[in-house]
Amino acid sequence: MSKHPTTWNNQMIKRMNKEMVLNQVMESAPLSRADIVQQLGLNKGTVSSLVNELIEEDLIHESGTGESSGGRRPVMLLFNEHAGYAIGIDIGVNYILGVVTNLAGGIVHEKLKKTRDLSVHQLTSLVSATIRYLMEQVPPSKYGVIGIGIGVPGIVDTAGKVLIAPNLKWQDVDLKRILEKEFQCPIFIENEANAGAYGEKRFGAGRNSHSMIYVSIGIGIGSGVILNDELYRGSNGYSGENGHTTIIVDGKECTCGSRGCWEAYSSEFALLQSAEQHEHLAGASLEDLITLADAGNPAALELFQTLGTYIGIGIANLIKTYNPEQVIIGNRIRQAEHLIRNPVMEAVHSSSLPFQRAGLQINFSELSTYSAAAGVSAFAIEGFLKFSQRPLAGPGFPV
Amino acid sequence: MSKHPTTWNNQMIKRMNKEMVLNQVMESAPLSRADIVQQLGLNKGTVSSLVNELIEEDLIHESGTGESSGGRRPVMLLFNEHAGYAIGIDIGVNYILGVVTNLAGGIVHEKLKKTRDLSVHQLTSLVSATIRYLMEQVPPSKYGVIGIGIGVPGIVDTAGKVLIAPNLKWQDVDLKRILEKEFQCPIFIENEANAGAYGEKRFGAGRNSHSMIYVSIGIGIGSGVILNDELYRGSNGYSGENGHTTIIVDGKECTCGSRGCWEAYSSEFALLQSAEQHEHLAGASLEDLITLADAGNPAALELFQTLGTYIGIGIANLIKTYNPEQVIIGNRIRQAEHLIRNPVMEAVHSSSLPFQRAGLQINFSELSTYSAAAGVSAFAIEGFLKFSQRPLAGPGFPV
DNA sequence: AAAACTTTGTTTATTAAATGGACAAACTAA
DNA sequence: TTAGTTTGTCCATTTAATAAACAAAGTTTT
Repeated sequence: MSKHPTTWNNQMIKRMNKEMVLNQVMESAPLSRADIVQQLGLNKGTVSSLVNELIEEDLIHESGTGESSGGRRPVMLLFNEHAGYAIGIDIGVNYILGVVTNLAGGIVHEKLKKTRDLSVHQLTSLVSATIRYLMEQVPPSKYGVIGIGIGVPGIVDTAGKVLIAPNLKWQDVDLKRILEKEFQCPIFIENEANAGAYGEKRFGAGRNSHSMIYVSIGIGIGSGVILNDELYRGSNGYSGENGHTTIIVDGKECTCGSRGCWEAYSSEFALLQSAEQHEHLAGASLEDLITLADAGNPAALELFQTLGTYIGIGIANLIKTYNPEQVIIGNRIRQAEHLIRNPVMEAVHSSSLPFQRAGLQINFSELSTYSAAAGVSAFAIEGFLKFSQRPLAGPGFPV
Repeated sequence: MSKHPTTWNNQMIKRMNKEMVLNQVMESAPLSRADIVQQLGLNKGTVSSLVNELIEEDLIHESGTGESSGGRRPVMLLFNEHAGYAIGIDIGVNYILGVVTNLAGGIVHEKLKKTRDLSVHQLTSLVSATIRYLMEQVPPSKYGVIGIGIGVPGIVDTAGKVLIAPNLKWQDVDLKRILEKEFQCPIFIENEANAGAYGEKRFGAGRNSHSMIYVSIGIGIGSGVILNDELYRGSNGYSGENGHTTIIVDGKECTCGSRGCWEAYSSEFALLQSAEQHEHLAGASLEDLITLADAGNPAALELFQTLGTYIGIGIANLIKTYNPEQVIIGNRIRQAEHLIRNPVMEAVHSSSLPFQRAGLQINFSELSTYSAAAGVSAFAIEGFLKFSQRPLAGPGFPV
């Protein structure tokens, strides 16, 4: 554990430039060495040598020649997304979703298991079992499983410890340590909303945004924040406690003990609570209510209208706070997109000024149920590909 | 205007390392070359040569020997804060405050001028005149005036254009271009809350925080956000529109046209509006109300109690959103610190959970009326000292 | 007081990496 | 067929960090 800040030397330069070349290939493939020279402004010789090293490491490969633009035909380069695989696990309140992805985030295997009221021990055992199962499904490759990411519906500290996960009834569970004992590869633990945000940013609706808020609306509300292309976690990892900001002083009681929280009006829980007020809607699930509303039930339609309005008010607050390029609505509520889209948009419009929403996009999640699993997988991939964090010439790792 | 991203080479390394050495001297002076080696982890020879270059550039200087720790006595280094000077201008709603600061942010001259209902032309002329006056007061130095920063109570885009400043009745004023015509040094235009945030971060109560929210409460509310030691401006520079987040759906009407905004309950304007309800308080200014409350007037005391509570509720919302290390309350309301401190704290406590405010500090501005002026001055200084942005060996500029 | 050790700082040879230019290869256009 | 163009590699040059030797100026031990 060095206490020095990072200083700069030739090795650092090379790592950085190599990383930039690799990113360029991942983003713009197929492209030639000459294209990279033009796009990055690096010297021809430098690009040539870095590309050849990356080819040696099997991270990119040549794939025939491209079209001539009046001279020698270029050799096109592709990212080798099969050089290794990552495992992503999304621990939900009543399910575990596991995926195997290639280095481009493409899902090559998945495993869904419903759960119900499990103890910490039972649930972590099930997570382990899921990982073991998925490991067997991973195709043979140069680097094998390069990392495992876990998404948890709770607060996670920087050491990978789950401080509190109310809906799982977890407290102080050192998930990272538990899994590192069993599996010999890097483990990444993240909050579910942060994971979803990162998944959408890398592979989903947020691909083109530099700043984006992912609002995860399920039983509760959490949010993941991407600023300057990076996940912002807050000083203690507690950013995204947005669901508990006050939108009505002295308003409705919230599960957190406070009053008037956004979540108390805009979550699935809030919806079901309102449904209880109508005798013929009492006991209905989110899915039931969607079916009813689709069939034209006026009370159900009204519930979604109200829900959408409150969601929109909260989103307007987020916009005025972060001024993001994009807001993405995800998690379970996504199923009701067609019912809430309009009220959300209307509420955002009526509670913000034109300049405050200039250039803003509001979208629903593209990866649907895979946002979080794909997101944690992306963390593992990034940890592997980020040269600056990878051991220099460690066993099985490219230099 | 290069379209390439920044790649890395030896020149870049040197700039970065030199900048780190300079920062170390600024933060920890007096210190020796050996101390820098220890703190940064750079090689002795590297530090020696970089330090000597910085001495040649007059940015640091030697100052005798320090205490021996069992061997040769070290040569102590100091930052030469008199190598150049910056000018900072805070354009308020009814004043212009100008300061001359040295490179360490120390104020060496100031000029305050009250204004009243001026046209764009009159006000910009007055700003120019203030700058010309301050330029004459700048002591002789190697680099002279290295930049001018201007703080404006409105929205500023990245090109230095004031898009809208409601209280000045400004719209689309290209302040940067206007001033660049007259003054031949770098000009920095910033929003007033952003400037205040940066001022407190560099020289005031926020010196030790990596993430901090500066809440500027005057006639309205604006906020400046520091994340990872840097100012976060949002995708269009509109972050900090926080004053207009909804805290009571369908609540009191706000000047922005919307309803229930935080600002409608927590600003100086809100306070004066409430005072109008009491016949013997009507027409009182903020200063009058403070005097009355200090004299024990129960109605005035109650007004501040209510104001503080609403301020605290809004701050709790900020905390749950950004999870900062610190919140600093600044601008005119600072005068009422002794009256609102307790209600603010109580409201923050009662509307947040212990873990959400873990490690959080809430303070009032330390630089009082100078926050914004010192902040914009700091922008100018940083622009000068940041080697990566300075022209390589430009006229009068160190390499 | 002399010798041995320590800390500070400079100088020099070495090494790593980007750069610029020469060159070869492969193609187009005239 | 010839001249020009684009792509990619190779090599000499340059820059900057590093390691190690060295010098300077102190302290501690004998």
